[in-house]
Amino acid sequence: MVKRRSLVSDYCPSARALDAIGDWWSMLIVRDAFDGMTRFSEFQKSLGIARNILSERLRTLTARGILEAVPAAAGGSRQEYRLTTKGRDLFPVMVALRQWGEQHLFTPGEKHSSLIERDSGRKVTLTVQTEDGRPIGADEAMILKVQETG
Amino acid sequence: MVKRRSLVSDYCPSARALDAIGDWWSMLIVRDAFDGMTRFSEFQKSLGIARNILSERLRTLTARGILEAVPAAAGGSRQEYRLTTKGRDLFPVMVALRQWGEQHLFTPGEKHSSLIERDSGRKVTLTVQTEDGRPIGADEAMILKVQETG
DNA sequence: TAGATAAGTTTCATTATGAAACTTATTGCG
DNA sequence: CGCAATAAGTTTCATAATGAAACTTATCTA
Repeated sequence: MVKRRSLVSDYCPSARALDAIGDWWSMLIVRDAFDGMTRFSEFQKSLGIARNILSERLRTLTARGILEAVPAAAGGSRQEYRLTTKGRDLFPVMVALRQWGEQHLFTPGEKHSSLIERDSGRKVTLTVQTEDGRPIGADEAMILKVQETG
Repeated sequence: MVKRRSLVSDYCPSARALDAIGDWWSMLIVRDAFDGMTRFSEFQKSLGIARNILSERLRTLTARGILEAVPAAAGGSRQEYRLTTKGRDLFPVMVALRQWGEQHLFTPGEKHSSLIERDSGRKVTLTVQTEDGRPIGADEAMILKVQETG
């Protein structure tokens, strides 16, 4: 397959993000981590992923600072995998994926999990807006530019 | 490899979303589509993707209703690939990925592209909030539940 | 009309993936 | 404690996905 091209040097933040996350499985691992899972076997059972692949993905996610491995018990060799701050900052990505999935991938009336605020029970949504807080129609009003970090 | 497990029947909208998008390349194709690209060769040059893979991905994205193929010229056989409404609804996902990338994958001062509102030039951001519009700390306040469509 | 692009498809070598078996650590529990 | 059951990986091997390049047609363009 000749080593997949890396996009770490791409000027586009989305491309780098996709590259950093790595793949399909990794994002599902992150989802489960948001769901409170920390152990190898939990991820394995939840995802049905092959052990060798899970092992490799956990290693990569850890190397990239999205997860961190902490010893499960003092002195023990078993690990718990926890989201780092960088990993937790993927939350909006998860919410965005979820929202799109709810909109387009379920038939009316079909059951699905929901994301709610713990205290109020209110549904969590996600809004694209300008810096000054004005919600913005995703479609029309944007363009992309290359520029200095701003 | 024994057919990758499909998640179309998963109760979790994020899992279905990841499954529907398919992979890394597909999301980059969608990104380029947001950037105005429509032609096979444009995607190919922009992404450096192998032609056979691009061909397959465009077919899949089209089959899943994220892109639609429209004849480039009346009577001609060349296609233009355009985002459908379903595809354009992936915008928040793109913005979320971009925002995370900007936050965590660039060194200070490093150049990157930015997403701005066309009219005002203001940066576009993305907020996680409850239905009533109250911004919410991504980390603390959420849980997941399975329930009837609501 | 000829040459140059565009848009794919085919072929073939290589890599990634998945399943299952195999290893060591850890944990429970009597 | 001691032994069976789990947990957490690693190894091996067959198979599927990927990438590069060559090969086809269709479509532009000068």
